[in-house]
Amino acid sequence: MGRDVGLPIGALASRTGTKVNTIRYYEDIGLLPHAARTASGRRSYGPEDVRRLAFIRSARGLGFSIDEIRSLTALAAGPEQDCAEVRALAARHLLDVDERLERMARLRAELARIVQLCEGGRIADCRVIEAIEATLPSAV
Amino acid sequence: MGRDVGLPIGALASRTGTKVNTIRYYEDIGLLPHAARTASGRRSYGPEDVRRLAFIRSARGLGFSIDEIRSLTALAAGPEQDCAEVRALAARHLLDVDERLERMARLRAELARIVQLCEGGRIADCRVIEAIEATLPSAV
DNA sequence: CTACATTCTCCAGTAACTGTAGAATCAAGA
DNA sequence: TCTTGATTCTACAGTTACTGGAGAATGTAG
Repeated sequence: MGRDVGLPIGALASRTGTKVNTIRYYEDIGLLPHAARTASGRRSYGPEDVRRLAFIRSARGLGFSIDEIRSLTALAAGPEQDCAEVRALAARHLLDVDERLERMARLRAELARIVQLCEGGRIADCRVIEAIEATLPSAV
Repeated sequence: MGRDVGLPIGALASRTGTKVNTIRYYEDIGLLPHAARTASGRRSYGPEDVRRLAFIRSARGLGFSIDEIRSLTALAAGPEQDCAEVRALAARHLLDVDERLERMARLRAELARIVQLCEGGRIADCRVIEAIEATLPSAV
């Protein structure tokens, strides 16, 4: 009867900046696998769970939906997959990420410009929305 | 009685990739100002509304919450604001955006690597989660 | 003047959490 | 050992940010 060396749910939560309830929710919807349980029925997690959850939280924070994350994590499902399929999926995500990167970079540039402007004491043209719009990709 | 030259809600919706109901929702919660109305009570929009909504949708897609967007668009509220306050707000958002940019860039690198790997016909080490985790900022 | 599309308000449903209630378990100190 | 506060458990209700539908009014093309 080796003692349980896994992390309890609270430790996983604090390590990944996730709420305890959110972790249980992810397990419910199958985004995380069923956690191992201790003798008394408490969830117990290992380093792999920390990695997976950290990835999920990061991707969520970047605006990916649960379904998109399911499809992203499917890329890591192992060597038994069809290579062409995985490649197509990854390539599609790559295009998407590139677009987000561009928009994020434009937002960054505009914020930096505002900080600069306000530094100089002037504020008259802190027109963040117009400035960002002016650089939008497909002239929305 | 000049005729109404504004866009109806459906046109604003298609121009910004937003659902009609979502536009009305944004008005309800005060994220968009009350729209002008035609004689018969229909909403009518101008170019400024297109810009503002395009910005909101872009920011939402990048993972910013409605409250964060309220605070971002506040930067565009005009010259009657306190300069130091605006600067501080913009600087805070800038740090946040930089962090997101970093994470986005790492995700991009990993996706590119997978596409490369799969290109060569091998797939054994398409370990997207582990690879991304390995480059996470604060060793979560 | 039809007939079909668009808009209106109101309200119910969904996605992704977030919080709470009540009971069980754990871990540290007296 | 006993107790006392912190964690965990399940279950369910509430929140945020939409999304969709019903039924009525209005717009527009033929």
